[in-house]
Amino acid sequence: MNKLRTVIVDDHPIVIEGLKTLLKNEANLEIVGGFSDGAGLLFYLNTEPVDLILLDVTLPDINGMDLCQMIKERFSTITILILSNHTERSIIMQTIQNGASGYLLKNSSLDELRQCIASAVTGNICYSKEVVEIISRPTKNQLRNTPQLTRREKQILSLLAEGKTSQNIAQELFLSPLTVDTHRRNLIQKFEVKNVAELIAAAHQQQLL
Amino acid sequence: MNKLRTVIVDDHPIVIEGLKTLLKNEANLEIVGGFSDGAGLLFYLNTEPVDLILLDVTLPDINGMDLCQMIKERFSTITILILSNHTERSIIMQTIQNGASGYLLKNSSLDELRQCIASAVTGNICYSKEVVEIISRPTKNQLRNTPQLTRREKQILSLLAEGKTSQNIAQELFLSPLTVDTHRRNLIQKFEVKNVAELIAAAHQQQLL
DNA sequence: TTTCTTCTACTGGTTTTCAGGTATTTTTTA
DNA sequence: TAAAAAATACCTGAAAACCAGTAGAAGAAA
Repeated sequence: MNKLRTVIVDDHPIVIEGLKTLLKNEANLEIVGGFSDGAGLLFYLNTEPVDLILLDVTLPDINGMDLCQMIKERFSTITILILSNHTERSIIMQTIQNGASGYLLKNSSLDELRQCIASAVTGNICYSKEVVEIISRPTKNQLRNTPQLTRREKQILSLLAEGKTSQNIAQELFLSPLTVDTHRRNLIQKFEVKNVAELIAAAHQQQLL
Repeated sequence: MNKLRTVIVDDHPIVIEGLKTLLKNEANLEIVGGFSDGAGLLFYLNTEPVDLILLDVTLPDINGMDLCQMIKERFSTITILILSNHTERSIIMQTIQNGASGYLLKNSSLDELRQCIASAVTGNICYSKEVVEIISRPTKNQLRNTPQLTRREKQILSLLAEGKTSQNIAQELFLSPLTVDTHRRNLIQKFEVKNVAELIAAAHQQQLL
């Protein structure tokens, strides 16, 4: 197997240099480029073949998550590993959903990086230890009292999320609109929110929708 | 290292038996139990030590995702692998967020199962090939025209998600309430939804919140 | 410089929600 | 089986959202 043609994208040139040095002696990969913004990378990809991209989330011109998606759309064979300092779960999840094959924090060991690269190029998704912890750790949202909903309430909640009015829902469920209204108000109370808009947002955060 | 004390939870007894047979000859694990519902499992866990759970999502008495979370809360050292037929990304993600160390489809090969078990017990998160594809594949949501929002619209969208009224928002942004109203209506039009409730749901699905 | 987009603001009317209750019936569950 | 929880239904009035338009000003892009 040929060496993996690898490019590094990071807004800090120092990080690029550091990674280059660290990975210089790897037998199975070759650093063919380093870029400090998304535009430079995209321009390069149009002419040169690349196997692996080590990508930072924070870039001056484009969001790394969006960039990830763009690359995957146009060059679906390229493996992307995110190398970032962001420890928010939502960001990690989003990069994965956008096609990244893994996520490492910048303080990961070279060993972890090696392992993740190896795993990623064979089609797996790989996280560094710390990232696994972040993913598995229950969110504050989940820790804080998730209201206990009754069956009817859940039902009405999801219908509300579909943009239905109390009257719509009442018709659908063969209820009085006034009843639906009561349920709606109970939901708003239980979630301690001000209106249905916030209710939907809260429900979504607690993965009830 | 001792053998991994493993239990299987699935609402189909046949699946339990099948897995038992398949894993019977594994050197590094021992099937110590099989349950067809959550209650049985929880009862067992209270008295017997367990290292690994192969867990189905569909159970008669409790949702596998919730069960996963419960187990992790009480017995944080137990490794949970989800073995399911559900191919929806949201379900996969949610099990992972609830502490599962991996997700396999039931038609995965024994080899994949072995690999995932090995990987999971060392603290990684592991998906079977097909699952990796599901996760990486862009959702229809993302494929279908995600409306292009202006800066103001994004701003107002997120304030709406906080349950704020047009007047609140107007005050906060030093605008006329009527202006905010216009933006709100444009948002509703752009997303092709009926009201703010559905707007928030749609925005959430497209990860704009 | 002209065109396009975005942001701003308005009118006027209709529908729906929200907040404060109360109260009966059905279903669970202890 | 009794008590608790859930589901049902109603009232009133104020507040907010929603609908369907129009239109000027600022900024960016062509």
